[in-house]
Amino acid sequence: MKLEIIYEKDQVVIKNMDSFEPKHIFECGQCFRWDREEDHSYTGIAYGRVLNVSKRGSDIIFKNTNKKDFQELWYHYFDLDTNYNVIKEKLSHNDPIMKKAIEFGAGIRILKQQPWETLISFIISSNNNIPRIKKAIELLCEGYGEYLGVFLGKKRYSFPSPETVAKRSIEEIKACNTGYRAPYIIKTAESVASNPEAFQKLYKFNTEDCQRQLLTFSGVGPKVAHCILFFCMGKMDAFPVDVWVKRIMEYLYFKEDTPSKVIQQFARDKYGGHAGFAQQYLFYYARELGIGKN
DNA sequence: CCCCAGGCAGTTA
DNA sequence: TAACTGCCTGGG
Repeated sequence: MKLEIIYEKDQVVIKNMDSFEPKHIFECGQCFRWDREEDHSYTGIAYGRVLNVSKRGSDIIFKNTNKKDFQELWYHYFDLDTNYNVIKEKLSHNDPIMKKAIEFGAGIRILKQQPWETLISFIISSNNNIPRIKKAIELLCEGYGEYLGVFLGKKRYSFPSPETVAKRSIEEIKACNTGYRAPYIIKTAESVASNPEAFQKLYKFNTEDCQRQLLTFSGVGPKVAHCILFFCMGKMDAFPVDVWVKRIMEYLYFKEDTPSKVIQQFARDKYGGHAGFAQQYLFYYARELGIGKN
C-alpha cells in the first residue's frame, strides 16, 4: 500500500487515505492547538508552522504548506508510516468491546507532538477540562510565543520556548488562566531550560526509565507522565488512566469500581506495545457515547 | 449556591 | 505508602 501524495502550489493532497479522520484525530483529546473552522476543516499550529487539514471523500488536503515541510515535518507528525489496520486487528482480536470502540474512532491517528509543548500542555490539563486547557495554552502562546502571521483572519503564535517561560513571573503565567499550576509550569520550564540536551534525549530511554524522569518535573504525576510518554516520546505501550478511561473500563470490562493501578496492569497485559492506541480508542468511544458521565 | 473537571503536591497516620 | 485535602476557575 503506497500512499499517493500530490504536491501542489501551497498545498499537499493525499489520495485514498485510510484511517485518517480529522474529527477523530483532533478531537480525541491528544492535542489542544487544533480548532475546527466553519467549513469543518481544522487549523492548527505545531513546530512553529500553521497548517489547515480537511477531508474530501477519501482525499486529505493539507493547506498552507509545501513539499519540503510536508516531507520533513508533517509526514512524520501525522504518523503516516504507521499502518493502523495492523494495530486495529491486533487490538480487536478476541475483543468485541475494543472492536466496537475502534469502529467509532476508526480515523484516529496519534500525532507525533513536540515534547516541550506536550509536557507543559499536560501539566495544564490536570484537574481541568478541554476548553479551559485550550484557552490557557492559547494565552501562553499569544503572550509569549513567536508571532507567525495571519492565517484565516487570525493572528497565529508558536508555543513559547522553555527559556521564555522560565523567565516569567508566577503572576504572568497565572494571568494565562493556568491557576495553581503556574508555579509548576515555571519550575518545569527552569528545569528544561537548564539542561535542554538532557530533555531532548529523554525519548531514548525505555518506557519505565523515561517515566521515572518525567515524574521529577513539577506538576507531572502518573497520568500526565503517561500522556507525555505516549504523545511525544514514542512510547506506544504507555496507558494513561484518567477518570474517563477508568470509568469506561469499569463499565465495559470490570463491571465494578476498580483501582487505576489494576486497570493499568490489565491494559499492559492485554494490549502490550499497543496499549496507548487502545486507550485512545476507548477514550474517544467513552466521550462520544457519554459513557461514564454518571 | 454548590459541585466538579482528562490530578498533583504536600501533609498526615 | 496509603489516605486525605486544598487548589485556579468557570460552566452546569
